[in-house]
Amino acid sequence: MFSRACQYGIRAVIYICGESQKGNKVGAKQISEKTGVPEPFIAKILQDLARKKIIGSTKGPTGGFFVDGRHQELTLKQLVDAIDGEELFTGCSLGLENCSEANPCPLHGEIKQIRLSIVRMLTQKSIKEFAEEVEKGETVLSRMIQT
Amino acid sequence: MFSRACQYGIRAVIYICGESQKGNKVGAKQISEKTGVPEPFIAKILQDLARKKIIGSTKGPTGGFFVDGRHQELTLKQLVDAIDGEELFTGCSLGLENCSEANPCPLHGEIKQIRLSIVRMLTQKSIKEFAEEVEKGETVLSRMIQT
DNA sequence: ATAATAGAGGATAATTTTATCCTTTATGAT
DNA sequence: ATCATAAAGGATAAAATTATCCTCTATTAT
Repeated sequence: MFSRACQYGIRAVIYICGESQKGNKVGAKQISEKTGVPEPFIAKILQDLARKKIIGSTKGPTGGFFVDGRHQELTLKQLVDAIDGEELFTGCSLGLENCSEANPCPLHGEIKQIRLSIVRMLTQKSIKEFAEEVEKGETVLSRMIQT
Repeated sequence: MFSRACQYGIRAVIYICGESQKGNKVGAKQISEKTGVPEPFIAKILQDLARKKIIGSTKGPTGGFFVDGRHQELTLKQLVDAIDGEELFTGCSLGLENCSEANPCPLHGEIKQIRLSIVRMLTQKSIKEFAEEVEKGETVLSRMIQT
């Protein structure tokens, strides 16, 4: 469903958002530790997101990644779009180039509903809300038993 | 959502099923032409499916791929399982190894419903029914304007 | 029996995705 | 001003996926 880069990106940005709520910027190393994502890989992904202004970043000591007012009501949908593109939401699920209402693939009718559900999942909560759930311990971002 | 191999496989098997209803076996070349899938690639995928007894195949003149009584109520779910594995249906959508009810990832609750919808889409109709829709011209398996 | 046909199987390429490393640049602490 | 820190950027490597090709084997038509 999501590429690995996208899975990593989602976990990382939810974590960053949680820390940002507490006023902390976080570095790639810390993100890697807390989300179980390989450090150089997440660094690349976040570099990309920062370039696209999906998240913020600053260099130097006390620097790191963050999400602030400018990215306030950021949703996972925007994140997925930025990392994986819109293929999941707009492309034909069977790979037909010209699949459409007039020319539907066998799954065309059904997949529409599923896509709506996916979009709903990715937009009904802001990333901030997802981060709050993690803070409350209701959900987790990495394998447990980490200090 | 589905790998390219899986998209190709679904299109090919629906086509094969339609021809099988008419009593025809079809070769990789014909399948390639009718579904717009690269011939050597679909040959590999189908070879695999035949080995797994998802479809049938015979060699030699008048040979080819087919689905018969033994694969009668074959569903797309079985096909997807065979080609892409069950990751889509059972793995954590954010890639957490130990995601569970007790230890849920942020999307855990929502993704369950979506998976059910996907499974429903892939099981509520048999492949034979999908093939009938194609025969009726209600749905298509490749870009249009093919003789 | 022989020849032609078509899948099986194995080897190999090409491309994309995943992952890592190293140098440069910006920034904050001192 | 200097130094340490951390992201940016570019190069590279490894692995997986996608795609192709060639030989072998089974089968059918003649």
